[in-house]
Amino acid sequence: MRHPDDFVSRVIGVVESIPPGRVMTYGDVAAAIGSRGARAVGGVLAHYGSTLPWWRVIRASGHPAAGHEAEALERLRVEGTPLAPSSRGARVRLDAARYTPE
DNA sequence: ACGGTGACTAACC
DNA sequence: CGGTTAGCCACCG
Repeated sequence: MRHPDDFVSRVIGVVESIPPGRVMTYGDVAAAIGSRGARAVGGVLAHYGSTLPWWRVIRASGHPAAGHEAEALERLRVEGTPLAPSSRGARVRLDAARYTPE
């Protein structure tokens, strides 16, 4: 069990708020909860990701989570996320799909 | 308390 | 565009 406003719970809350077809970078999620720990956000997703829309959290480069590119791109494509061709298959058009929680 | 560890990032080359 | 490097941060043993 965890306290409602600890790091993990905050990250989970933000990730759950990302609408289909939109994305946030690890850094965006961290910033949204007043942190700069992009890596720490990755750590939370690595552990609790299975219960969350983890594919909507991508790297600042527009590429999906390291080690999960294939499945993430598939899911992103299904929900109509703006993608652009890239050397490594495809990457998200951050300028069009980036989401900022209010 | 401390050091190692990552689903990270910006800056350089 | 690809490889390297130094920061960054929460978590765990």
